Amino acid sequence: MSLFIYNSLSRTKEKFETLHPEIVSMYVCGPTVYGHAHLGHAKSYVSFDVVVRWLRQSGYRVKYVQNITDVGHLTDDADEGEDKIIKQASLEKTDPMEIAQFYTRSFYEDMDRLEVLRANIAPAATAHIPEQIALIERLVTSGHAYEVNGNVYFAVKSFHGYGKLSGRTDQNALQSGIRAVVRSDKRESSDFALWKKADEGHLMKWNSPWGIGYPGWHLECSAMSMKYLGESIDIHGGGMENKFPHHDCEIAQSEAATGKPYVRFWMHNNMVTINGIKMGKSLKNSVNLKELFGETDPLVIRFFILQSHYRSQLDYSETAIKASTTGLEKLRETQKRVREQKPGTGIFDIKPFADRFAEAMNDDFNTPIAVAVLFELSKAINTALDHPEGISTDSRKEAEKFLESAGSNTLGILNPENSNGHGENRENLKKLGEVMLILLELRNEARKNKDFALSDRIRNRLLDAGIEIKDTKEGVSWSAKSRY
RNA sequence: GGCGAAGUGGCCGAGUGGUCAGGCAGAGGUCUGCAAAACCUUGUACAGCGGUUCGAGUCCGCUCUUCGCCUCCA
Repeated sequence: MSLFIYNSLSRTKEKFETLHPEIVSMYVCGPTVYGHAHLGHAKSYVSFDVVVRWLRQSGYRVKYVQNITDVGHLTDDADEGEDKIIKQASLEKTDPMEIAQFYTRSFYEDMDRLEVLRANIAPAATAHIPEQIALIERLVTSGHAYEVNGNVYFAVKSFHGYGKLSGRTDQNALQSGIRAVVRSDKRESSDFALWKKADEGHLMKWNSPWGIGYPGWHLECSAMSMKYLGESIDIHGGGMENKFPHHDCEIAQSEAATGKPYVRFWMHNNMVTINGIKMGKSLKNSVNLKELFGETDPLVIRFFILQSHYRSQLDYSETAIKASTTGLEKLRETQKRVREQKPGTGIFDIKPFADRFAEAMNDDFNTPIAVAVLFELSKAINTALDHPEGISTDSRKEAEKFLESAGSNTLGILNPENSNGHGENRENLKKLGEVMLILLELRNEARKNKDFALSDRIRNRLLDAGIEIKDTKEGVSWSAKSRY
């Protein structure tokens, strides 16, 4: 079964083939660290996390690079504008480096809770100034870039095919869309900055052949991607809003410098909307992850994200999150039942489900269908377990293995160690188990004596404490619900 | 204005021509001391109007609406 990936460049699904056998070089645009991560970040990085996980499950060795942007992106692309990190630093009355470090840590905290695996390399833009300068020099030497008054610009006209990713190939048409004419040293207004001269008071600046300044905002990705993955890479991912100008500029500056195709597969994930409107920091409607985690299990968020396709918009609402909470709970219950069930004799064939799951993932990472397969499996397993024959130990192991592989390893929504866990340490869980045995024993005695007032009281008090009791045919089972 | 997406049942959300997505919510039922869970049953959905076709959410055209990008943005 081959993997097909939708390539934004060709706008079709293409059979995925790597540059080098069995190795995937993958670069994903990372966050600009000047604020806490929001749901949009979650969608992006969860989506690409699943891509990486599935590629690895498929046998590839994935070298995954995701940058941390800790400098440079201006609040606008004209010659005016402020560096967002510096702006935040002055707001918080501290220096830019502290801002960058603080929000980098915050970002990883949130991603860890979402079970997003760390990239192999997470290069920071400020740690790669020499590489960026070297790339600019290459472009100046080859005539693709020019220096004016300490600024260096990329000459868009010198690169045939500028705008091929976004479809914005007609630069004249582009001009008409520009709202204000900006005074600039650029030869053409579509030229973009590779290096900017720093003003006196500018806090983040470096020495360069063109004087003291700082890198332009498209440059770091090209420089770092080339450094760690080579001049041509297999996959470059990012948010759709970055297609233009960011990714088109990356293509231009990279391909002009190397003469080689920069990226084989461009992958773009879609936006999170809230009431149909894009969620964004500048729009002040973003849902902060740390706040969200206060009331919602992070894995529910992950599950919610994976219930839609990465190329579709995802509309956030409390009712949608609630539906996901219930849905994920159902899958967790099934996993728990499979683990704890008593051996039966029935044969349960997992293969059709595993095949359909793989088929969905191989079709451009269609996680909504993959999730649907898990739900169908859940129903089939529950039906089989409800049947007097039950499921044989061998079949049970197969099912458990598949749930582990699909639900935990690939999608990362089911907890591999225990479905009650949610991160508590094992020692406490063990003690809790012992306490529960005592309580359940007392409750059973009460039930035997038809003292239902007492047995219900135990059940209700436990529920208040976040522990749910179920009286099944096989006895009493309990589970610690998500405390949300 | 230019470039690009999209409109699916109460809600979320798949589906590139011919049985069925799936989840949540709702209704009825089985089981249970009662719950919960699980299972069973239950929904004339595809923005509108034309067209192609034996057959169209699925292809084509037009109309309406929404959203993204063209300024930092996952």
